[in-house]
Amino acid sequence: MPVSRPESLGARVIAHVDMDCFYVQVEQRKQPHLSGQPTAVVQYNSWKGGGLIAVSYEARKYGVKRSMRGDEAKQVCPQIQLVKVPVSRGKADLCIYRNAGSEVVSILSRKGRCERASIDEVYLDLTDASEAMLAETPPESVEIIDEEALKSHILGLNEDGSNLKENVREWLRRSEADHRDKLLACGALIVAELRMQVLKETEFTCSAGIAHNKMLAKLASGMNKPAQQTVVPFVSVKGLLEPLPIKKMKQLGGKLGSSLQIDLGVNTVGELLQFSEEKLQERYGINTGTWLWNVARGICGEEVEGRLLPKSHGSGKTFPGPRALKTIASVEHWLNELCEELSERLHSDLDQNKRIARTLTLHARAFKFSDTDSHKKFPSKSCPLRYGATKIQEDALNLFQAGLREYLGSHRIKTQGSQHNGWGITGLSVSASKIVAIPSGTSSIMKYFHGGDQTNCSTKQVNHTVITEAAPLSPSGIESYSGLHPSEQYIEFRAEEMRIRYAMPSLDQQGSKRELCSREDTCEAMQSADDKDPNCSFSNQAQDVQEISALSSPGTENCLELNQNVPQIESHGGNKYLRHGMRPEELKRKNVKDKGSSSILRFFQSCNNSSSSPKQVQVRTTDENKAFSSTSFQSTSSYSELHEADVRKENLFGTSTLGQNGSRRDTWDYKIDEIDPSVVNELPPEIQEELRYLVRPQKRANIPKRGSSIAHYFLPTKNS
DNA sequence: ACGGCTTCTACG
DNA sequence: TCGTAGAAG
Repeated sequence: MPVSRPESLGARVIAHVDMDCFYVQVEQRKQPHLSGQPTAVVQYNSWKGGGLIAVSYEARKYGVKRSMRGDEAKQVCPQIQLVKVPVSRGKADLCIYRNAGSEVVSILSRKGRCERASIDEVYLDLTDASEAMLAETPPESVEIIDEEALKSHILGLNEDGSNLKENVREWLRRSEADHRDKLLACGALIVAELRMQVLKETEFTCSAGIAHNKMLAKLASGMNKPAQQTVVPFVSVKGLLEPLPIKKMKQLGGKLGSSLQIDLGVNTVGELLQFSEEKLQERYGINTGTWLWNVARGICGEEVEGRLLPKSHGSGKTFPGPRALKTIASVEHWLNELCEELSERLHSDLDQNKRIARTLTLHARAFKFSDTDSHKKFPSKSCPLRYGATKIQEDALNLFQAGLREYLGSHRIKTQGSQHNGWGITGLSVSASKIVAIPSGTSSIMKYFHGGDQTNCSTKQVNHTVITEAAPLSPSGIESYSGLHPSEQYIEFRAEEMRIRYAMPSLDQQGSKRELCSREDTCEAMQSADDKDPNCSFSNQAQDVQEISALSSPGTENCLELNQNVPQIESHGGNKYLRHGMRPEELKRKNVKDKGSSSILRFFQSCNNSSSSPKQVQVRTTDENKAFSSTSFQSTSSYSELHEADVRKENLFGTSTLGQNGSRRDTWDYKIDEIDPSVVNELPPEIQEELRYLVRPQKRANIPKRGSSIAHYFLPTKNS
């Protein structure tokens, strides 16, 4: 549930940018003849024309609504153009929309901290940019105000509906305005410019709200659509909220909002004002209560997070009613499809953003009749994520079976022959979370601290590289996906080779091939898999998953204890991990569990890759920006250049034979002994774990805790 | 027995 | 920590 955050001291300028019927625009750009036509994007055309997920404004005039069926839409608007969502592996594939969203983010993130709130929504903190504009070129000093800015809606202005543009111009340039209004005026100009830029570079229109906090900005962005912007001056807040139906507020559109209506008789935000904070806390708990009290007053201290990339990736599908999956074989089939998609996206993320996900989670929905507790939820299960489609598939199936046993519970279901006995899977999804950035070449960063080339330091450039989103540069974005399979096979291949070459006991091949459970297509098979076979006795503990699926042999567990007392500090974006509670003790525990078998290979492979695709634009999140700016670290090198330098000059393995693209495969002979242990300590825990099999056990000095400077993370590193 | 699919946040 | 629920688009 929502939770309140303290408001910051000075007035902020926050914008919320919302793409107009985004999926439709994406399709219209792809097929220009659709532009200006009543259009809707529909998914699963098979049944009743499929379900609408986006509707153009032309079509809305005819009463076409989202949540209509394609057939219904045709009835109310016979000329409507219905465009199908791409399907791959038998399910909707949203990647073209995700990629289009990235294009937009890469533009919007140019003027300030930027948070990607959804596939088509972004929050911006324009406080600094607005303050700067006010100091340098305040609107009152500017003769010609941009046309797009003049089309702004200023809440509280023009209430008689007359003299619009002149009033707006006057409001924006008002010299007697208070500081807050002037800031918002600057924000409006900046947003207008950004929106024009988005239109110019992507052909997409968007709407925006400009206000002093996220809640109000979000509210405003939806007030004048499409392709318009709305400003919420401080003095208009009360008047805006008072008559506003409670359900219009973000977070109050569901049960909480209903409870306010039903239990408290509150129908508008204004009516919420009567309730004391204590009263609300009493009813809804301390956090939600305070949050509600603040909502009523338009107070929201939530920060713009500064995150351009998603925190997780998921792939799922529902199998409604009669289509429910009734056999393990069919579940396995669909899990394989879902995992393939997930794996592709993970590899894409790794390639483009140098991030790895560490947790795999399986969700399922199931029904079960002929039972008292048939409404029981199918439990979700998670385990450490191992890269590679087949590994993910394998792990996902194991998670599913663990969940299924728990779901079916103690009660023994009688099985008749090969007939299933009354259960069905109505939804499956797999997701990858706990995504962390791979350190971008610790030692090359070191170089910058130790007399890096100062001529390279240019703020302009930093903004450009650091904030630039990894936009899929081709509009379709598909190519980058399709290119992934070879790379994946390559990695798998290398993984096998490593096992052989170093004969690592923990990476025994047999383990991966072991059949975990019967894959028979019957419920019996699932039953028998239940308690008998120790290999299949899954609990919800991650370790158990590991024991079965992570290729470990008994002796290897001890190795993991080696770094028990070693605080794990991440060099890259370290402040983020600390802030989010990844304290050393916890990391230590995690390390014991997180031992993927191939992430290290992937990591090094990705180092190589970074120099191989010059078109790639890298992303750096604001967390990382903070880290760098806190030590006034500046560089003209792009992220990938840093990488490249690292690989070329200071190759972790000392072979340094990395040539141009083609010769790369031949340079994979690591000289294990030359791995600098202190560098190892700065890798993500998961990768560290794998390195420990290769590197001699090494005592390591404690790295200072969170020092004032990020330099602390780098300085202890030996610059071999 | 469904709108389908994703992502995020808060809570215990 | 993990697993669940709610919310949104």
